[in-house]
Amino acid sequence: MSSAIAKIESPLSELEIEAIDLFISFMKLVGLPKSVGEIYGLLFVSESPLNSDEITEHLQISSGAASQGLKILRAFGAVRAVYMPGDRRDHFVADLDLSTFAMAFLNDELKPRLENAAERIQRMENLVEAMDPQKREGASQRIERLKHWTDRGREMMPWIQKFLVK
Amino acid sequence: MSSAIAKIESPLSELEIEAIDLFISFMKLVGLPKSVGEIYGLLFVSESPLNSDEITEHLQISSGAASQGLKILRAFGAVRAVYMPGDRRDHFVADLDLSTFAMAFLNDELKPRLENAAERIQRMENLVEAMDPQKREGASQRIERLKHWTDRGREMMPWIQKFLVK
DNA sequence: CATTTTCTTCATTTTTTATTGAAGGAAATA
DNA sequence: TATTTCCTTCAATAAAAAATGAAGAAAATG
Repeated sequence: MSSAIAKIESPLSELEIEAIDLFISFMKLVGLPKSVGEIYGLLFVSESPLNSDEITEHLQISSGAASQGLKILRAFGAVRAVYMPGDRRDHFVADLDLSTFAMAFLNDELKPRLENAAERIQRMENLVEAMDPQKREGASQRIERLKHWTDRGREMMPWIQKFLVK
Repeated sequence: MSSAIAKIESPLSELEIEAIDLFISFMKLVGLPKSVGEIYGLLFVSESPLNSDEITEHLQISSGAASQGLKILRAFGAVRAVYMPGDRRDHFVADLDLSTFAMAFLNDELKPRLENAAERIQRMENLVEAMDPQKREGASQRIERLKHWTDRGREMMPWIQKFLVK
C-alpha cells in the first residue's frame, strides 16, 4: 500500500446491516455458520464485486473465515467469482436467485439424509423380522409409521423443486 | 431402593440404537440437541411408557438433560405424559404421528422467521427509498428479489401444511 | 527463476451450545 | 404437618463448532 496512513475502517451501511442480519439468521436456520451469512449478505447488497480483502475489512473477519465461507457459498452456487481486468485478485458476486441456493441445499443436505434414513429403516425392518412374534406386532407398526413419513418427505422433494424453478 | 446390588446397566437393543441414531440426525437437522433425539428415538420404539429414571438409565444421560429434553418434546407435541395407575412418576410416550412434530416446527420455528424476514425487508425498502436516485436503482432490484423469495416461502407454508395433515 | 501477491489449509484459540448434578420447589404420602 | 419422592432449574463444566492467523502452496510478475 502506498499510503502510510492507516485505512479507515469502512463501517457498514444500514442497508448492509439489515441484509447481513437477515442472511445470518437464514444461514443459521440451514445450519451454516454466521460468517457465511455475513459474507452472502454483504455481497447480496453490494453494487460491485468484492475481493477477499474488502470482505474481511467490511465484516472484520479473518482471511481464513472469508476463504472458508466463500468456498461454502461457491459450493452451493450462491456466490461466484468474476474476472476484474487489471486485478489479480478474485472478486465475488452473489447469485441473486435464491432458488439456486435452495436447490443446492435440497440436493446436498436434505436428499442424502432422507436416503440415509431409508436405509436405516430398512435395517430396522430386518431387525423386527428377527424378533419373536409376540414383540414383533407393536414394533412393526411403529417402523411402518416411520417409513410412511420418510416416504412422505421423499415425495415432497420433487414438488418443492418444481416450486423453486418456476 | 431395597436391593443393595447395583443395577445392571440396561444396554440398548439394536433396534433402539437404530431409532435413536435416526432421530439424533433428524433433530440435528432441525437444530435440536442430541439428547432430544435420543429421548424421542427411545420412546418411539418403546412398547410401554417410560419414566424419567428409565430414560436416564437407558440413555446414560443426566436427569437435567432428560427433564429439559422432555420439556422440548412436549412443547412440540412429539411426546406426552400418560397416567400409570399406582405410580406417582410421570410416564412418557412418543406421538407416533410425525406430522404433529413437523407442524409444530413449521409454526414455532419457520413461520416467525419468515415474518421477521418480511419486516426486515420492509425496513430495507424504506432505506432504499431514502437513497439518492443514482444508487437506488440497483439496490431496489436486489431487495425486490429478496422479497420475491420470502414471499415464495410464505406461499409454500399452507401447501406444506395441507400435505402434512392429509 | 527469484520475488511478490493472493489464496487456502489447519493447528490453536475463542465462542457457542449442550450437559451435568446439586439445590430447591411441588406434590404425594405417612 | 413432617417426610419422602419426583421434577425442574440453573450455575458450573464439558463438548462441539466456528474463527483466527501463521505457514505454505499456487500463481502472477518482473
